[in-house]
Amino acid sequence: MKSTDTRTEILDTAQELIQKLGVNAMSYADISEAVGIRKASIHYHFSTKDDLVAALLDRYNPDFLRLVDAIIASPESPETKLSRYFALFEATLSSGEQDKACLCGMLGAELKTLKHPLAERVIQFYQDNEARLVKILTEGREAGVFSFPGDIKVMATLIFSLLEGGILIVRANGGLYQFRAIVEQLMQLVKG
Amino acid sequence: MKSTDTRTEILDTAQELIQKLGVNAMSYADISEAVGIRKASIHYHFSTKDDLVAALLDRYNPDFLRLVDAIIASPESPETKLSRYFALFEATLSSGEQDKACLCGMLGAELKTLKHPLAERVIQFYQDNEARLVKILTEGREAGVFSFPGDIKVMATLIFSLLEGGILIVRANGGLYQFRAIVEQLMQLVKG
DNA sequence: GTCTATAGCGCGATAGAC
DNA sequence: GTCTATCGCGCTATAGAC
Repeated sequence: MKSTDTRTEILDTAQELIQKLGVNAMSYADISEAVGIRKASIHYHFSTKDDLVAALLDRYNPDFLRLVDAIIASPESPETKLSRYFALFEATLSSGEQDKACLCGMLGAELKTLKHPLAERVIQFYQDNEARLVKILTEGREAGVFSFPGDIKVMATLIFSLLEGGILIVRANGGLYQFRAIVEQLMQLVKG
Repeated sequence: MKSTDTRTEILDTAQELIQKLGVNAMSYADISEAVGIRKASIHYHFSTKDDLVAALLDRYNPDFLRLVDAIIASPESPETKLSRYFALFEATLSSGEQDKACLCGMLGAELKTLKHPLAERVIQFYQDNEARLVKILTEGREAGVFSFPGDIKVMATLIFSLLEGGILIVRANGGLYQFRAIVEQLMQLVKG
């Protein structure tokens, strides 16, 4: 068994730091210390910081969306699917030792400081998620298990904004416990 | 008529920059350029960056909460009060030329990079807002115009998280237009 | 109260030995 | 592929003239 390669360790560390502190507060020095490698060595794997963040998004976003697609493709009920979608965000928040936001949620807050190729990846992630939420909500409404007023697309945006945004906000107070409570409440609202 | 003093111009500029870019991306050089003053002169008014941000919060938070309290004390219906509360966030987003997040929403995302006296101000702002939302929600439920399942306190947290978090997220796509849509949807959900 | 000048540090990034 | 060494820049902050 080969141990995790350095490139992956750098990505993992960088991701955790961004989810905790944001891109602008994350530095090569931080990664260097955590991985046990010198700053210069990081540049061998990712020549610029933007390259590193791009690689991070090109790993994170497809991984996340693959999980979502697996949920959608499953034979579960719409309610269970939505619940499992919510659980992906809970898992993000509670993974590791400290509260971590979604990578793209954090980058969204800092969006105006990102160069275009990076910002576009974040924007695309939002759109991809909302499109998948529309699928789940449509299925649930047609099956009669979801009952909420208004447009499905708007509801998808509302749900996604609450999950992405809420995960950032609850870190200031109740953390995972509080997040679970609002997610449960959200489910009640969707069911009507 | 005395023109706005320098101290206030610095505060205004710094606030706008933080709402747009975040604390960690905002610099004395940015303020210097926008105000038309040299970096060193800013230090005369605010000796450290933390002092500046603290002064910002000590102005912003009471100002915002005063607006909220005026809404609560008004003779309007609970629905109108809640709608006017939502409008405070819409106003933040749409003020100025570019989308601006709530000052404390942005600082919440970057919370783990803030020193304690600053972080505590942000946390307190969240608690103060949620307490006021509880008042409005309680009044509306007792009057029979709000009808939502679950705990009022959790609902207050849900609403506040959606407003603070949503304002950060919608900037990546539909901006003010999208924010208005989800806020309107939220109102429908509260009314049941 | 604002200026010039500069200190001191941390950052991302590069060169070149091993 | 990782190292040492260093560059150049932007940052916060300070000293002292005006």
